[in-house]
Amino acid sequence: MRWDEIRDVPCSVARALSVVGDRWTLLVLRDAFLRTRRFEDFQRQLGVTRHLLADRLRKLVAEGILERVRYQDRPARYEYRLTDKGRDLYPVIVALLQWGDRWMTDADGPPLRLRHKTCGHTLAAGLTCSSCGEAIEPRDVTAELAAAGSPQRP
Amino acid sequence: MRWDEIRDVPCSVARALSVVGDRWTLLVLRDAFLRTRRFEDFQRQLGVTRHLLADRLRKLVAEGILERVRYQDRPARYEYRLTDKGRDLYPVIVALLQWGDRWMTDADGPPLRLRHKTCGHTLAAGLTCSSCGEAIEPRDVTAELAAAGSPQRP
DNA sequence: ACGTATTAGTTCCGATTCAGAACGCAAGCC
DNA sequence: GGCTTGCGTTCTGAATCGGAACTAATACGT
Repeated sequence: MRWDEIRDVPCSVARALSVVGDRWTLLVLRDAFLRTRRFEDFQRQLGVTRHLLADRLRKLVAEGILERVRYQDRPARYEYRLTDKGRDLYPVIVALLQWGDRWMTDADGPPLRLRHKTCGHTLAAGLTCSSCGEAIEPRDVTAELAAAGSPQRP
Repeated sequence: MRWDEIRDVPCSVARALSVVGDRWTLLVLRDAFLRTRRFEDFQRQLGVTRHLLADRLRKLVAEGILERVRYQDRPARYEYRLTDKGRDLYPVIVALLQWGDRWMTDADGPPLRLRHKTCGHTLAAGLTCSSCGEAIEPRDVTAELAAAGSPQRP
């Protein structure tokens, strides 16, 4: 199966990954959440080749995750801002951040802390069920088909 | 920057992606969370080439995310099971699933629902602050360096 | 007028990775 | 013996990537 076919797999995870499952794309979004907006800044901070960065930004704009906004004329210059669809990826980034903090840090510990302004604490995000408020464990979850039809997976 | 250097970037997101930021790896893990354990089953369900699947499973085992367990002798056969480190990736998969459900579904709606056994409701996971219990929004979070040293990012 | 800087890309080429299909091997079953 | 199951490996052409140089529009300094 080629990667451009993955989008048509009836699975929300696969479809999400068809857009953000690229090596660099999630790093671009990480920087976007840290308020990076401009081509040069993305390029410097990420160390990605300009070629690939241009391509990924184009695709993210085409998907409606970033929008290209003109911020000056003469010469025309554009910056890239998260859309609502893009901002909704925050839980993905935070989940990766916390997993990396826990399992991939070297002796120095996590290099950056997120602080929750609302309560002032260092952020430790948990996955909770919005119905009952309890923490979610894999073993407490069952998967079921929402509708009849061709075999489908999550 | 080559991808094998990304691991040394002082950023938990980058380090996490150095392990799971591959096109197929997160799909392998999705199936692992759905109790898939064997090579043939992964291959059939994912549609990935056997070559690549063997490579990804090897890497996930090397990273301690899956473990290779002998389940029969003569001939020796092994299956792949999530370790604690692997199970800890559940929030990443769930975050991708929910984003895909919301933004990438076609007319049929999400193909699969997760049910929270504990409360019986269809699972809608939220990102909550484990200190104050409130839902976390990007704008309520600030990033700060945990320690002095070379320039670091989340 | 001329050279330098800024910002946002594009072009080119050799190296790496990937998809698809075939092949290997160990054992069980008929 | 020949077919099947399970788990990989090997091979080849195609696609993608990394690194560096190049283009373009405009401002700015002298």
